[in-house]
This record gives sequence, C-alpha cells and structure tokens, in this order.
Amino acid sequence: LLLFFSTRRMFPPFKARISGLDKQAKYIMLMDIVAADDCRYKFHNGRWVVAGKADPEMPKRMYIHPDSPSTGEQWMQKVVSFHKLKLTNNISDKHGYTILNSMHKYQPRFHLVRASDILKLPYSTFRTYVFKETEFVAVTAYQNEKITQLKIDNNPFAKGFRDSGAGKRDKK
Amino acid sequence: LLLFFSTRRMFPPFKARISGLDKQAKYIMLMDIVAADDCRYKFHNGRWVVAGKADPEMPKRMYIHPDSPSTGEQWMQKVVSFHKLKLTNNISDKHGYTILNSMHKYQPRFHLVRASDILKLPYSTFRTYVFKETEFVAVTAYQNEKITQLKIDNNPFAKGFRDSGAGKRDKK
DNA sequence: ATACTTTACACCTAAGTGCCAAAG
DNA sequence: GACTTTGGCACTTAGGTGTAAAGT
Repeated sequence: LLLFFSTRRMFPPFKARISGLDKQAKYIMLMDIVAADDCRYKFHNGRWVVAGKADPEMPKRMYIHPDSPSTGEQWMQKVVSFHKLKLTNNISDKHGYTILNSMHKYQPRFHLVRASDILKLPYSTFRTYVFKETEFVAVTAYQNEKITQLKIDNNPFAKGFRDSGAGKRDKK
Repeated sequence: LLLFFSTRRMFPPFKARISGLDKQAKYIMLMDIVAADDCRYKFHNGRWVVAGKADPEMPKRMYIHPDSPSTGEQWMQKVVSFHKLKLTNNISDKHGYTILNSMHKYQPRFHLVRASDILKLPYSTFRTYVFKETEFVAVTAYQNEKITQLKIDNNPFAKGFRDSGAGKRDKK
C-alpha cells in the first residue's frame, strides 16, 4: 500500500533483480500503472473504503526504463530500479509522466521486451509481470500517519523531518 | 582560449546546431580532444609562450553524447551541447573522463556518425568537424584574470563569486 | 625561491521531500 | 462543514564553482 503526490516520484520505488536473460540479446524494460478496480475510495476510520464508481481513466502512458535498450548481461548485473518514474494528477501533463486519479487504487505492471530498438516496441512481444503487493492508492495528501512515517524514515530527501531521538514535539 | 581544471566540466561548453540530417536515420554524436601541437606552454608576461616539448600523450578517450543514439529529427530539434563532458589530469581515471596534460594546448573535435548502435561505431564512417576557435590551454589554476572573470560571469555555478554591483563592502 | 598542483571549503544550481495555510 | 487539492516553504541529496592555503 503505497502513496502518490502531485508531481512526484513513486516511493518506495519498484525494484527487481532479473535473471534468465540471453546475455547477448537486447532488452527494453517498461512500467505502466493501471487501475486496480473501478472504484473510488475514501479513508474512513483508519481504512480505505469504497466511495462510489471510479472517475474516467486517465490517458495511458508507458514509462521506459532510461537504461533501455541494454543487453541481457547489463540488465542482470544490477538491480533494475524504477525510482525515476514520475506520477502526476495533471491531465494536461506534457512531460510524459504517468497520470493518475487521486483516491483511486492502482497496480504497477512490469514489462520485459526483447527488442533492440524503441521503434520496434509496437511489433514486439511483451512479457508482463504483476506483483500484487505493489498495489497502492493515489492521494494528494497522506491519510495514514504510518505511511507518512515510513516515507520520512526511508526517503533520503525527507531526512529533514526525522525526529532526532528524544524530544517529541506536540502537534495538534 | 578556454581553460580546464582538476576533474571538472569543460566551460564554456561546446554547442552546435545541426541541420541536413536524415530525419529517420539514427545518429551518434561524439567529441574527443586532441593535442593542438607538440609543445608545453607557460604563461609569461600576460601571454602563453612555448616552454619545451610536449609531455607524452594521455590515453585517448571518446566522449559519447548521452542522447546517442537518436534520430536526425531529434538531434535537429535542439542545440546539441557537450556541457557534461568532463576533463581530468588524473592518468589513472576510471570514470572514462577525458584526460589532458596541464599546460598543453588542445583542440576539441566533433564527430557525427550515422549509426543506430554504439556497438557499430568501430565499423562506421565518421564525419569530423574542427572549429579552430575552440582551441584552449589546459591548466590547474587560472593564469589570466580575464578568463577567471569570464567564467564567474557566465557559469551559473560560480554565481557566488559575482560582485553584486554597487557597494563593494568587506565581509563582517 | 618559483611555478605549478592538490585539497578543503563556502557558495552556488538543480531537484526531491513532507508540512501547512489557503483555496476549492 | 468536512474533505480534498494547491502552492510556497524549509529541508534534504547531489554535484558544479572559484578561492586560499598547503603541498610538491
């Protein structure tokens, strides 16, 4: 259960270690994010509950991993991370970021394509992998304090919000 | 007459606007930096004068423009800038930076290759363009105050050294 | 001693964080 | 009125500047 925000990266990022590729062949790695169901949600009494039918789907976009294309050998050498994938709720986005609806549930999908060239993508066969545990609800403001704390604790850019030990300050 | 420093970028950067390419074809853009003559220089009485034979040449490296390969159409759309090219005087450099000898004169060269793939580079035909006015002497410390000021005035990262015009005051 | 080189440093750019007040 | 969204902010990482002092 992960979250999203205005125009920001997905965090934590999707990471995968790849094996079984042809060392010599070229591959392209992609990720897209599709609706997990056709519901709109709200956060009530500490949990996400259905709050009606989903809003119309946003234009679909495919994120191409920036190292693409690379050889199987190169992909298998290191963990493949999609931390640079950017999410936005701006329908008129011109950057090619992935557009999502706030308060909707989403499922990232990982695509592996054997192709030497981006231009050949439309004619290539995809292998698509879905990891159910990466499902998340998109939001514009955090609803769950535990998620906030998880991000503060783990995202290096949020280090400024880490409570340096003892003095817990009051918030109201 | 431009300068260089420890492990730093080349500044001002080499920039070119390209035209006449085949829109559909893929191209790779490269830059290397070769000795302009076989002399060692020193800066004396406000000018560079020859001070003996050149030191042995450094290992040659070819900088591949990070957007490579791209289609002719993509290259022609924007100014092609080599501002990320890095220079060093460290002979054992492992990053692939361009290695130069301090106090020697150099000539950048721009290479245009019609090739869809970096692996095909060795078998491809290069078109090489040299602009004499981009010749420079490599240094580890600036010799000419005008060069220093030119950099301070134009390099955004050196803004901290700009005199904010009126009212020169000493630091408190 | 002179001339050049290295290093730590303050000051920048550029971009990714959650927060909070204001707006919708 | 309760909820959601926006935009400015201080904070962070990451890395590019010339400087001055120290090193060779």
